[in-house]
Amino acid sequence: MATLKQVAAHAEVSVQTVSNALNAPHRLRPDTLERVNRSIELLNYRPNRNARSLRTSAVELIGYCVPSWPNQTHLVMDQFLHALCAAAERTGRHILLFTAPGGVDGMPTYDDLHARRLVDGFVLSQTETHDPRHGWLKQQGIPFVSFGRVWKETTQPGAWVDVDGAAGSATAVRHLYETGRRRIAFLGWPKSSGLAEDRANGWRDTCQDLGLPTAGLAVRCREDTIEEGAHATARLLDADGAVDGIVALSDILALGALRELTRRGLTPGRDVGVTGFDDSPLAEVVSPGLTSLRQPMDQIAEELITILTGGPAETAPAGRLLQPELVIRGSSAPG
Amino acid sequence: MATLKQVAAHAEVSVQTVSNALNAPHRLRPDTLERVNRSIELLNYRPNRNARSLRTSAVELIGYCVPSWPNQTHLVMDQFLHALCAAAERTGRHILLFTAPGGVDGMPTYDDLHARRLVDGFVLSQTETHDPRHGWLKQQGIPFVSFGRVWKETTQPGAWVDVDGAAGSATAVRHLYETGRRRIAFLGWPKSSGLAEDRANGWRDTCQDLGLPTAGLAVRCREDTIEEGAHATARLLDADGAVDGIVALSDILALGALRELTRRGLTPGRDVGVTGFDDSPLAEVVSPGLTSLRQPMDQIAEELITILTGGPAETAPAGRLLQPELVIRGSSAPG
DNA sequence: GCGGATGTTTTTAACGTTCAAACCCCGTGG
DNA sequence: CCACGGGGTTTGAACGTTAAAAACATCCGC
Repeated sequence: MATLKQVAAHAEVSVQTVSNALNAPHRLRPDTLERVNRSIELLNYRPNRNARSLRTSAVELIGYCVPSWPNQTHLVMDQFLHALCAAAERTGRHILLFTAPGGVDGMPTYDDLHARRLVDGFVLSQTETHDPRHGWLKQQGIPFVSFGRVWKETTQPGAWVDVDGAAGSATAVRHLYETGRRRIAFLGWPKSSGLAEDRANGWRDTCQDLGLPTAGLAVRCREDTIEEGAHATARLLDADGAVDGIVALSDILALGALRELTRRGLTPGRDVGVTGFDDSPLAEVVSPGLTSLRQPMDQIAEELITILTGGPAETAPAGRLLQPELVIRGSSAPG
Repeated sequence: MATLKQVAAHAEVSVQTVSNALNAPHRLRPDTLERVNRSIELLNYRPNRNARSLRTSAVELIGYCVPSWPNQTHLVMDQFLHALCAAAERTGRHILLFTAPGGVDGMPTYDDLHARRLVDGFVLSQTETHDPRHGWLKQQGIPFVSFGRVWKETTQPGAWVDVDGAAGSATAVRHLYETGRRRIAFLGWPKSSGLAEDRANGWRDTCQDLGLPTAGLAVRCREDTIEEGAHATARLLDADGAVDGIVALSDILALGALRELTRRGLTPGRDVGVTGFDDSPLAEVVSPGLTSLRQPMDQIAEELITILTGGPAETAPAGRLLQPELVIRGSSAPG
């Protein structure tokens, strides 16, 4: 494994000159640069990242805590991780995975990784209602950025990127409206979840703007399962006044809606328009295809990395709210 | 940020003694050790991993290439990553994520990560039929271990861990047999996939052992979608001779089967027993619950890490075949 | 009372890189 | 003719750690 020293000897220059050839090529005379580059190529030299990190005290690694999965089905995690990795790599960085207990119990793990210089900073996700991590990291002066707002807090420590759930629901409602739906229901979760509230608000406000009814059209499911989605849909269908559109807060709930409709001999897309959230792999794989609000993963990842790695001069706004994109499939085909 | 030198000064010993206190405490006199440990604690010292890695030329990081997701829906990736992380951490290591082009085009990326000392070795997954990575890495002398065999090769370079698909199907068939099913079909993929063949063989052999028919009971789906699974099930149900059990090669196909059964007024679990593969989050979330073959993720991860990090003395067998576990749910409830 | 064995601690020298300062050379202007 | 400036290059030191060897202390048996 070639080192700077060997390259320097081969090119008959000093070690520092080779270092400059890589980090500040403009400092070299063109012919020297050329000669050094040839030696680098010839010896197949690759800088040792550990030595570099030791000297510069920057490891170019970003920590990400893998959510413990029984917690919540995170069907789009692979998309997110892929996008995050790709974005990090575009800046010469990489993602380091780790596990940690939830809440404040996990903080020593974060602290340790930073103190031992395994990572420069963190990307947080799976943000919870009173997530203690943001404040703690901020207080320790450890760099981080959050995917997701800490809901119900007026001000949240540190920078964040999030997807506009209210706007997402609004788009879904408008899409259903444009395809002729006039009684559009909302399948949600309990009010305790900030994310659920955000999406519910978008639905309610847009319905009201369009002059559509909302009374009795919001159903809260206890769990994020197909079963619950189906039950909730059944309740909607059994109630007075037909429902011809359903905005579900998750693809799983939407799947439940599709199942219940089909079971009753109704055709999703023709008789009732259904939309989901997140555009998980399921949306594509289910029949007749589930219209869903796709999170702009690449853009999210890009923003996260930019904010996290942008120098301190980067006095960016505290947060960045991105718009989901409605991917239209059979479940909302014009009736 | 405290360094060894500062701790040494505080404890009034040499730097090396502090290092020994951490790496070889048995070498210290108990009272010295006690004193040094107090200083470490007091100054909240954490060893700098970069300096250590530079000296020992071992980074304690394991590379894992995030599969590019459009490729294949990998519904259990989060489970796998979590298990892998946890297993790595038990040995003081961590997982570094990266992206790379598929096949041989990705090899420079692997090489680079290793040459720059970002990782000590790799865990490969998403193994493909003629996966070039194994041979390439072996030839370069880069440590790795594979989750998944390179199918249809008599000998595969390097060590691997895999789940016994044939045994999985066999378990599923026997379970369906024990709950009274006598015409058990198989929902698979084309023969080109080694994984598919493995699972198909287990089904066929076990049916024959039990004296059950197999002729006309194996259906190949072109894609891994719910739609395809439903179509295939429809074909089975339309053919001569009733089908009362279905072993599907994936949870997605199994979901298709459930849908088609329900559509025809049949009750999964009562009229027809259905099993899937992988125990993805869907299996739990669908109604009436999908019986599925769970990959022993924790054990897989543990074996992968053990093989990869076990010293060279570890002349372990080239491969390790683990048994999947049948998780029984409503879709195969005794009829 | 001395050679040797054993146990504990310190010294020295790296690991491969980058930063800061010094140095050299050459052209320019006074 | 010399001081000055600046591009290009080298020198020296440092980042924080560990391996190996050296030094020191203690104890034992003869």
